[in-house]
Amino acid sequence: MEGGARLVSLPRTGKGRLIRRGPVPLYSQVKELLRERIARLRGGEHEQLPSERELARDLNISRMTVRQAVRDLIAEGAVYTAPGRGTFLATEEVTQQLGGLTSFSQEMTKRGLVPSSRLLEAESVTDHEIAARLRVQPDEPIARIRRLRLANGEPMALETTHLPLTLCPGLLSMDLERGSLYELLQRVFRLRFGAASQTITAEAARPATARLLGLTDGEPVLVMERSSELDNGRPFEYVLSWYRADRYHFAVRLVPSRQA
Amino acid sequence: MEGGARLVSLPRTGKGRLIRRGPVPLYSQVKELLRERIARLRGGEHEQLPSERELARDLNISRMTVRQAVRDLIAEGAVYTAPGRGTFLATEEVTQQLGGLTSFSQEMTKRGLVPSSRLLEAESVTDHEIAARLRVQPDEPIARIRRLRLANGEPMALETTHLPLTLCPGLLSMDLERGSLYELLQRVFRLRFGAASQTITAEAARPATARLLGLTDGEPVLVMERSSELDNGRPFEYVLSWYRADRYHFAVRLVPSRQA
DNA sequence: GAGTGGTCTAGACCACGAA
DNA sequence: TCGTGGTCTAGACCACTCA
Repeated sequence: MEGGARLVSLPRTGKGRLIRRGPVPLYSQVKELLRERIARLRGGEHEQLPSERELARDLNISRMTVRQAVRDLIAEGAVYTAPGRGTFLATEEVTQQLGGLTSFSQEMTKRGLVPSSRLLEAESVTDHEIAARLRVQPDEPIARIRRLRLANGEPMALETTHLPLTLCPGLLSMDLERGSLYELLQRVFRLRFGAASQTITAEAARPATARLLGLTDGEPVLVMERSSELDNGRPFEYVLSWYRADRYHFAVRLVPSRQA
Repeated sequence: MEGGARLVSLPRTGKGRLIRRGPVPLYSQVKELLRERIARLRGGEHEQLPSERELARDLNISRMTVRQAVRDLIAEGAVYTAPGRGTFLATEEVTQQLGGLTSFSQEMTKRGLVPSSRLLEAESVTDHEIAARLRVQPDEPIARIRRLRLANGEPMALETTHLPLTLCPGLLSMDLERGSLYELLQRVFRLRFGAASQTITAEAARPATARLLGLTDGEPVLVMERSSELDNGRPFEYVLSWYRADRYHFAVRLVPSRQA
């Protein structure tokens, strides 16, 4: 299958080094590889991926394996297919699938975008209204973290997160610009997430918000409010976010309530 | 492939009558068949589906085809798999809040508001893009219903609904201003609703929309797009709505993903 | 050891789009 | 006509579970 005197035939496709029989399935490696391509192609002339047959040939794998990768990327909203024409990058508008606690970082990465943050504020405050939402004492210290969230360096959202400091002592002095806050909470502070409630509405961007997001005053922004619980039902975060509506969509899948 | 003197070999599996080379893909028919099984199994002792190999054998199709059906059902949250054990019905309480298909009328009534509608248009049209979304032939007649939705006489939303007319013949000459369209579809046309996918974003109100909603040009409106299916998975409506963001917001409760 | 889902192969035919 | 994605086949090996 591989060895032998083949004319070099090296990475026609960027990085042809798939690992067979490893712990990571081939289709999963192909997905990763396609995400890199997507990131490179983004904004360029041809926002089209190589055909499935071409990928299969170049990577020396079966077309069905390539298809499994492509199917997943379609489901994640990263690409779309047009029968008879090919596979193309999805519009840059990000659609967040609501149906689990999705981290901004994960969401962007899935789309082939590079997430980053600009930390605007990280302080300990007391606020009895927020305290009530987090179900802690009114004078208990609360971490307030304001971040501008970017994708490929472009502003996507402005986010204010509130957490009871007792759940994550020392958080405010950690690096909050790199990586995912959720990842920190899970890994360092061993928090296990449960359910969350979100509401979504829209409003006209106020001057300060508009400036940060790169909009002009009054342009529509999506406003998301989220209250999240740990798996034991205790509230752990209250988040208020403003998303650029021209770059962000929310998606929900409604399962029918079942009755006989 | 089918004709000829084969020993009958009929429906071992309840309804084994898969149609080959028809317009409906085999895996799609298998999904439908599995949904029926799921409905029957629900609440019973063994909430487990037959193994993929067993289904493939009984239905006389390839296991990969069965798998495509199962994969889809996993993605839709209807079942889950446990390697080495089998395929099982998903827990019932995964049902997203915002329960089932929320009818505008029901929603308003729940909040103590009096819902009403002003019918703007009710016509039979053909539109191949909408037809594709509804998975009907491009030239099949489609009902297009545009309504202004009011609560206590105040404009709340502008709604354009598309339905395949074959599912609801005569609908366009019925009273669409009073009562709920969903109620009509269920009661008169005996449609049973299934899952739906919604996306939500925001945009600046265009002049015509703004006038109808009582806004000034450019004020933010929530844009909701919904595709709904019957309980057999067939699409039955495609709706595009514009909501006054100052009077409406969407709420979602996120249930943590289940495992083991 | 038998059965299960997860992955993978190397083909095939179809409908469709573009040239 | 040729290339594309969409579907389908009839196998295969793996890691895992359960008896």
